[in-house]
Amino acid sequence: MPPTIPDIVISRLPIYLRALTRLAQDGHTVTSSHELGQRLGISSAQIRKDLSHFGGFGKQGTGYQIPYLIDQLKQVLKVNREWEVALVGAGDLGSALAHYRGFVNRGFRIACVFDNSPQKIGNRVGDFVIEPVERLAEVIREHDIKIAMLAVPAEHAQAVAEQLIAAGIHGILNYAPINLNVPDHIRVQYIDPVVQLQRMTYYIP
Amino acid sequence: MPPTIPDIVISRLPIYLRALTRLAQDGHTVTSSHELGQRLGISSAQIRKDLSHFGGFGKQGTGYQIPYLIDQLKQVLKVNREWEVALVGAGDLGSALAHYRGFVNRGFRIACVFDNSPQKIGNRVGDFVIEPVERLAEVIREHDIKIAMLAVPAEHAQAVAEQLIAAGIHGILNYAPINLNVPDHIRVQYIDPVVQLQRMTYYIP
DNA sequence: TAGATTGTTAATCGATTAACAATC
DNA sequence: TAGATTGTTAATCGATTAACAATC
Repeated sequence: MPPTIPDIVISRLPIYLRALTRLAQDGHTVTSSHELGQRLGISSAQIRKDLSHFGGFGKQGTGYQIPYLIDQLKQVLKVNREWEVALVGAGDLGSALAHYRGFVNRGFRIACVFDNSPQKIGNRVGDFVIEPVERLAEVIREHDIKIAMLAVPAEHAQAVAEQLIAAGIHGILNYAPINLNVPDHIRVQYIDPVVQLQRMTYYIP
Repeated sequence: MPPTIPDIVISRLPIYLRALTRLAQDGHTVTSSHELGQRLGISSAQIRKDLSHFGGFGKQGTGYQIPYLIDQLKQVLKVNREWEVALVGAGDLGSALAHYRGFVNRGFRIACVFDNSPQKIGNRVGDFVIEPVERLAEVIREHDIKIAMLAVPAEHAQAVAEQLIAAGIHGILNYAPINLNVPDHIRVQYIDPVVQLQRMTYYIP
């Protein structure tokens, strides 16, 4: 059995990948743990240690070939493919997500949008026709979708999460400002701008 | 000099506050570190330890009075007041943020919205008239705004961040999928849904 | 009182950093 | 070669957990 890699290491890899992609766009082809660390405010030792969990991607004396390292990180994170994502909730936030052009090229594509409002069902949002939440399980199973984004009001989030899990979802990106209770094998990530703002105010005089 | 409290402790307080507020809404008046921990998937010892940095908020045998603990946490996080927030970027995401009703009651209020597009300047979004980015420094200084949300394309984020900092902003909530380089005294928090999604795919077969 | 739960201490666990041999 | 940088080991640092006296 391969050793388990700390989650905190995994959580930094997308940050590395994002920075490397930007470096590549800016025409760089090589970088070093020192340069990358300086840009990200992370020590070079930490970057080398993190990467070393997955193999030796660099060369002594010269550093890392950026395109190669990008490929390797994408492979580790399993984003060298395109994941179909279900979006639940077609309010302001859901609509913004449906229009967002930043998912493709980074491993994700919204495949379907659900809402429970009769006024919205059947309407278009971006490239999608809004479907009723009742069809959620059917569509998710049909497309073998593994990931959902949850952009519904807090009071419905837990119930919808349970429907998603019953339909076979493995990971939920939860925009509702509420903690979800889910089985151990389900991954949940939270996006709550107020939590992030409150993490700053403590430090602001 | 009072001992510095670890940032990781501070970062959990908004989560506690959010869960306690929900408990209060559901009619609970008392809770325990055990109950709260179970809901959040955090050990009771950690919750007690975290809270103990700021004083003894509970009672042996009975636990914590929820309204009192909420008040104390709000005070610690400085959200027992209302912070005015500047929003830069009135695209899909910026508009969704401008309409979002979840800021008030949690310590924040959007006070102004900026964009650089002549097509948008002067238009309304939610309760706001979109102002030109050129007015940013003036308005921020006038209102003494300390916090900004950045919802502009990645290629403009660094430049706008620099303008915000020059105007006296202390904290930036950055929605652009790019790392910002800022002076040490500026707090930055990041919201990038793709980073969160990539943190899940590693674990999904 | 008896039962429950806090706040805190000490022990454990895990993550970060420093340092350097290997080597490009 | 000389200089630079990796990958890795050991040391340090910090966070979490276990345990329990205090006490409501």
